[in-house]
Amino acid sequence: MGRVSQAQAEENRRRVVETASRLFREQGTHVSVADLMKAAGLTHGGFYKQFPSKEALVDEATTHAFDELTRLHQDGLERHAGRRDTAQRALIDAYLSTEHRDSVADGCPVAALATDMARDGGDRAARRVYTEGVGDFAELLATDDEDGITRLCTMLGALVLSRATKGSPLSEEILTAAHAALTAQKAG
Amino acid sequence: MGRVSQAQAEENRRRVVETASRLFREQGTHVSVADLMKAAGLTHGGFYKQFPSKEALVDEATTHAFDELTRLHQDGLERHAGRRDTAQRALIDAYLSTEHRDSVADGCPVAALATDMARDGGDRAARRVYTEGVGDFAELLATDDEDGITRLCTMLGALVLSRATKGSPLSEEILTAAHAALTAQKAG
DNA sequence: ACTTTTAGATGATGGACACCATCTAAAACC
DNA sequence: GGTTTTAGATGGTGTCCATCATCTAAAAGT
Repeated sequence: MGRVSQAQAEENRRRVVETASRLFREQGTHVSVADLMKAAGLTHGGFYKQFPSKEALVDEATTHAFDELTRLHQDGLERHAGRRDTAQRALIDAYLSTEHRDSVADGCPVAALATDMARDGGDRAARRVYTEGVGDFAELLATDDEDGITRLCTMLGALVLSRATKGSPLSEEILTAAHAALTAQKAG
Repeated sequence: MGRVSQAQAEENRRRVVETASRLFREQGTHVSVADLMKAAGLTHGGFYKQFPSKEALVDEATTHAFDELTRLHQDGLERHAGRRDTAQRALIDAYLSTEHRDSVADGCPVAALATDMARDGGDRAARRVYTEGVGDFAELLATDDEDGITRLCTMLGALVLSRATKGSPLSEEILTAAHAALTAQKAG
C-alpha cells in the first residue's frame, strides 16, 4: 500500500504497458483503466501516477507492441540467416496458423489494431508507429514476383477474416487458401 | 410526442435500422442507443418499443447491411450482364478506390465489421450473417487463375490497411498496389 | 364520438467510465 | 534516525451507458 522501490515501480509500470498492449489487441483500445490495472495486479487509482492519460498509454502500448513485432521479425531473419525466402516462408506459416488466429493478444498488432487506428482519426503517436510498422512489414514480405504490400494485404485480410468467421469451417479455409496462394511457386 | 401512424412507425423503425447499420460500420457496435436514436431523429426512450435490446438491433443492422451488399452485387452482375470478368473488374475498381476508403458508413460491411465480429465471440445472428456474406463475396471473386477467398483477403486487407494508414502516402500506395495485383493478367 | 391502444417523449435507475484528491507507509535522502 | 518524497490504495467526482416505468396524445377500433 505504501511506497515501493524504484525498481519495483518501474517493473510495475512495465507490466501495465505490457498488459495494455495485450488487452488492447484482444479487446480494443476501449478497455477501461480499472480493468487494465486489475489485470496488471494493481488498483485503478495509481494509474495517473505513471501515465498522464489513458490516451498516452494507448500510444505507449502501441509502440511497445510494434517494438516487439520488429524484434520478432529480426529474430526470424537471423534464425534463417540471410535466406530471405526461407525466413518469409516461416513467417507466413506462423502468420496463417490457427494458433495465431486464436491468440489475438499476443498476435500481430497490425491486424489487431487496424480498426482502432482507422476509427480514431487523430494525429497520434499510435497512428504514426502503426503506419511505420505497416511499411516495415511490407518491405519484409516483398519477393521478386510480387509486391510486399500486396502480400501483406492478403496475409492480414486472411487473418482478420479467419478471426471474424471463427467457428465456421470457412475460417480454416481462409487460412489455407491464403497460405497456398502466398507460397505458390510462380512460373519463371 | 403522442402516437404516430403505423406507416410512420414502420418508417421510423426502418430509419433506426438503416442509421444503425451505418453508424455501426463507421464507429463500431458500441455506439450508444441514445446517439443512435438522435441520429435517426428520435429520442432514446422509444427504442425499446421497437427492439427488445441493443443486441437485437446489432443483429438486425448487420443483416440489413449484408442484404444491401447482396443487392449491390446483384445489380453489378446485371449491369455487366453475364460478363463475369467485367463485373469483377468494376467491383475491384470501386472497392479499392479512395472514395470507398473514405466512406466507411456506406462501405463494405465485411471490412467495417470484421473486428467487431471477431471480438464478441457469441453465436449471434450477426455472426452467421457475416460468415455467409464472406462466403458469397468470395464466390463472386473467383477467377480461373485464383481462388476467390484469396482475392477477397487481398481486397479486404488493402481496404482495412489503407483506412488505418490514412493521412500517410502509404494509404494510397496500398490501394494501387492491391489493385494492380488483382487486375494483372496472368500468363496463359 | 367514445374507448382502447400504442409510438414516442420524459425522466429515473444502477452500473461503468476517466480522472482526481487524499491518505499511507515505506523507500530515498540527509 | 529523522525528514522528505512518492507508488499505490481508497474513495470520491461528474459523465455516459443500457434499460425501464411512466406519461401523453394521437391513431385505431368500435
